Amino acid sequence: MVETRRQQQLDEVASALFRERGYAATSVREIARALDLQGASLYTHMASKEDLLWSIVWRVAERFRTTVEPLAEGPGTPEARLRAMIGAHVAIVAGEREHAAVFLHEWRFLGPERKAEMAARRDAYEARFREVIAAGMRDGTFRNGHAAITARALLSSLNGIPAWYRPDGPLGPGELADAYANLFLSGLLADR
Amino acid sequence: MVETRRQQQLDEVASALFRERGYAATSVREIARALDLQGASLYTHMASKEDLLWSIVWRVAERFRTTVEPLAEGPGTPEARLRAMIGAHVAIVAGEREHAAVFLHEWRFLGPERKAEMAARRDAYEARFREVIAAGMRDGTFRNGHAAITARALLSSLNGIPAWYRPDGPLGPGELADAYANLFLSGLLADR
DNA sequence: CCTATCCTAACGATCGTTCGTTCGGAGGAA
DNA sequence: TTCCTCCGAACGAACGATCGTTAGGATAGG
Repeated sequence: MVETRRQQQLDEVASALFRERGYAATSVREIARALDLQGASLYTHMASKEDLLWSIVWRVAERFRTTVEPLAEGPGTPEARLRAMIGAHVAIVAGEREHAAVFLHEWRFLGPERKAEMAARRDAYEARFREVIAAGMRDGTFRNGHAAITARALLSSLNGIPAWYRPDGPLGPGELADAYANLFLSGLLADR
Repeated sequence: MVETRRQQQLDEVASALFRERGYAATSVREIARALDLQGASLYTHMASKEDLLWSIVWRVAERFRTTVEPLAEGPGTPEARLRAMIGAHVAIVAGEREHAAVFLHEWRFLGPERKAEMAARRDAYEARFREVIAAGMRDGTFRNGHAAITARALLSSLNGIPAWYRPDGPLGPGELADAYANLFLSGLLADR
């Protein structure tokens, strides 16, 4: 299943529109007009509007799964692994803001089966973070606390990045990841 | 402008539907059916679908503005003020999950003027957090860092709460707020 | 009787999608 | 080279469904 040039353009344009107007509020004809096409012509390149959303969501989901999840079971201390996971996660949400934002907010408009699949994946992804955090609490590296809440707090935080990050701003993705890792690991309070 | 019983029911039912399906994907007739009414009958109680969204969004926005923002300029150290703001913010997002979720995610479907108004409000709200954080960095309480990013990280974190928090779970809003405050202030790492 | 509430019917617009067709270029046969 | 065929890409028109909303009439409680 090769991806033609037109299909790439379609994914790109659709991502931009889905992100800024939302999937449900974006019509097929709007997407077509952004490509200087008629609405009906899109169906040469896609099977349905939902399939178009799916192709975007799926690709980002795969990226998270293949680049972030393995780090949870890699070598190193829980602290090092968590830092690595934060770095990889930030690289995606900051590096592909558009697609990531669609993945994060529009997957709930998928049909029931696909939606359930993504929900399960999200739970599994969250569990990876929770496990590393729990491991750190167990071995004394991390302060004891609620690993589940901490994981959700961290991920919510990171997933907010596409909403405001600008690649031409003062911070690159690497520095951004460090800022988040330091914040969550060391906290805001200065040493006494 | 008194609010009749029916209008309260309407707000309630619409909030639930807007939250779970999204504003754009929820039809007037669906809202009506949840109230055992015909679609057209809703227009006895509301002026338009957007006005219905607006009434929900506006109420929550006012709640944030009147209960959280004043704490930024209250007495006490930056640390104490930030803790108070987190507590008040969590009280809303955990105590009124449904309305808060609509406020947080659906305001972008408002018309241009109202949308711009809410965007400005959100920026002002965020600025309150940023100011308190910056004050703490200035007086040495907080580690030096990016106050803007920290504020956004904190707020993204707190605003994720409606997505998973269950009022019948093990944690009350107060304990939840403490967990978040401790996490952001002290960090995950145990003292050495 | 009045007023609030809800109804049925219908409006024009727009939705996602299908249809039959046209156009232009690629590729093989002569 | 010339002809013929085929195919992907795009078109305009139209489908049935649904959208938000309006109009006008029925019903019922004070």
